[in-house]
Amino acid sequence: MAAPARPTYAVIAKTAGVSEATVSRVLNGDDSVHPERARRVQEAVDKLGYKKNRVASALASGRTGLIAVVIDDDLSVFADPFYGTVTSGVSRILMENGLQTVLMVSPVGSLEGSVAHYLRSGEVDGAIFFALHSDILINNLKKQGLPLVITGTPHSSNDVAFVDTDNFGGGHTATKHLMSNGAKKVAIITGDIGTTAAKQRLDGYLQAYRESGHVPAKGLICEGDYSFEAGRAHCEKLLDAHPDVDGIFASNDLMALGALTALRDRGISVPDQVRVVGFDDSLLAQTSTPSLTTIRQDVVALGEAAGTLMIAQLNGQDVEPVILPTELVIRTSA
Amino acid sequence: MAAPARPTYAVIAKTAGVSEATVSRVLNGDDSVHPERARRVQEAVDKLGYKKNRVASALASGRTGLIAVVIDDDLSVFADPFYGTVTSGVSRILMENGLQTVLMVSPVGSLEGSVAHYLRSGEVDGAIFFALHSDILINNLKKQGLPLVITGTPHSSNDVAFVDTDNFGGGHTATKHLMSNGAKKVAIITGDIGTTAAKQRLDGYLQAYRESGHVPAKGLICEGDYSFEAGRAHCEKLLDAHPDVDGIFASNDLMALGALTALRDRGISVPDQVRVVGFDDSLLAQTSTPSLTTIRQDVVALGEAAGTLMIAQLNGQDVEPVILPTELVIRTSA
DNA sequence: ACTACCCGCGAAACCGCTTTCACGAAATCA
DNA sequence: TGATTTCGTGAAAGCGGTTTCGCGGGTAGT
Repeated sequence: MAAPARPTYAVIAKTAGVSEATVSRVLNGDDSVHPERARRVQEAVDKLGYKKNRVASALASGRTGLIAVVIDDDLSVFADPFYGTVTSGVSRILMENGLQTVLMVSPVGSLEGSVAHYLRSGEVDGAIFFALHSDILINNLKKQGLPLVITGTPHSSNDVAFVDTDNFGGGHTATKHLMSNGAKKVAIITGDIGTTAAKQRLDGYLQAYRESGHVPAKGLICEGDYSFEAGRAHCEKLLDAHPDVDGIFASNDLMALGALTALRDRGISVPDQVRVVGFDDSLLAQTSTPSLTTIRQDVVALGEAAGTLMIAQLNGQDVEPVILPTELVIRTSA
Repeated sequence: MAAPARPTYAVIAKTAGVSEATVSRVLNGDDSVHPERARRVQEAVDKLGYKKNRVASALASGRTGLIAVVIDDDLSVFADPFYGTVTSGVSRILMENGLQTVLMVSPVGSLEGSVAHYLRSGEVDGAIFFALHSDILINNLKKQGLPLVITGTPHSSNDVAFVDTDNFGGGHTATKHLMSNGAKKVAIITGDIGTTAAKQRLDGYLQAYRESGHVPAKGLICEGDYSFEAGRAHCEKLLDAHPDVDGIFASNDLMALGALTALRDRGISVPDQVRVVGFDDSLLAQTSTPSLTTIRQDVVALGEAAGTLMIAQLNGQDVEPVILPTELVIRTSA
């Protein structure tokens, strides 16, 4: 009924009066074919509406045209728009280069998990990792020669290509902004400290403190986990222990919102009594009350950078890590 | 250096002392092989750590093990956590069934776009569509026999499998909740009315009105577009035109938040003077001030249902549309 | 004019798995 | 017991491209 049997090289070759080898050459941009014959092939291709069968092509050439995007976590993290956004950035770049994105959301775990097997099985030409919890698989794949890109700074400093936001700079800017607005006692609520991003933001905070000539008082550094609740709970503890806190840098917007909620519940005015800065510039920051001053990271750009780095590797180019700048977005909370 | 040349059927067959055909049978669960020989094959497979080359398998069998998830829009929509979440639900189900998810975020447009070509090119075993703007490609693919699932109700009622949230029921419940709490004059801010979801939610609202024995006054039905700004702007217009509005049903949480903002700016108390209900139960609803009463839709379940429907189709089963229930989540805004 | 190269092109092997086909042996039937 | 099915199995033909290899003719070198 349907599917009028797609043409193959055989028919292209016949209608163009050349061999299949020549068809292949033309379709793969081998310029050693006589222009006239190339034209004939092209005509046949156009006339028959030929589209290469990627599967057959993949088998013969060993290149599948597929890039895996691996999110090393369970589904819940995908509720965070961050991943969706960066994935879309990756996807766009890859598509523009004729590649497809294979999405895998699963705790990667060991070297023997299904994701690991899949990546090793040659079904993808490369892999881009998000939210990587461990470097062990990375090292293993790297050794197998699979092109790899990581978003976020890897823990160990193996020479894997990666892209990341300037977390240190962001943390630094946020803290300095709070201080330059008059805050004397600035607390930080960090993200999951197991992540390099949280660590780097904290380092930026510490650096700003150092530059101010002061030292953060004991207890001003609260270890959170990026959740709304952590933001609220830590903020309350802070207010109890340090009633004179006048600045809070939360490592993401969600925790900043938690802090805002705690502050409002106590009738503390923001930004008059306490200033708050978040991180991400997510939708939450724009819509919260009061609207949130925050550090913007360009998440789409992050994805695009990852995609670009992958393309470069596939082309055999050497690649350097990419660190994207952040931007202070001043709203009303600080 | 690396890549110690993965074993092929040839070596499995030899070490097991059988033919390649038998190896294939065993590995594909053909039970017509003598148990003893099957065991020998299995042993050889285990011993050599054999993993089937899916590409070769795909070429020979015509089944790629890949399912496309197509988001018919530009990248910006992916910032909406909705898509990420539903995609992760799909992905999980597919993975459990040995299938991979190929993500394509692109305006599908015509029958000649690259997405369309890709889907027709036999590189995927099926396709799941999100946010479908037009049915034309669907009908075309359907005719070609490609298994299809749509999330959201399609415009034309061709017999394509789809999954959707009970938008009508949700709209109905939201409106009734507002009324039963004493609201007399309930407005609705709809989503992009070009989407069936927005239409259905509006229908639910109208039905609730009908049941109340009243008719929504002129101007109570505002056509929004799911954005924060639309929520705010329409709310302001409403307040100008109908100062006695005492209930607002926004077709998503983001617009509800916009409405809350407009209300706060005018010093109107929520829920005392005006009650507000949203839709989605996103993060925004939990963290807003006041927290938002809303209609929860289970987005992960939506994705899982889509995945399940796809699996069923691949197994040759007949499938029925799936409509998932919604749930009223009462917080403080209504 | 004769050998040495180079270049464009087709024949054919190959990628690794699936599936048809046919054959011999065992099982069933008359 | 002879004829007919049934069953397990291997040989081999694909699936649709890619790539190596080598051939014949044209160009260049001497």
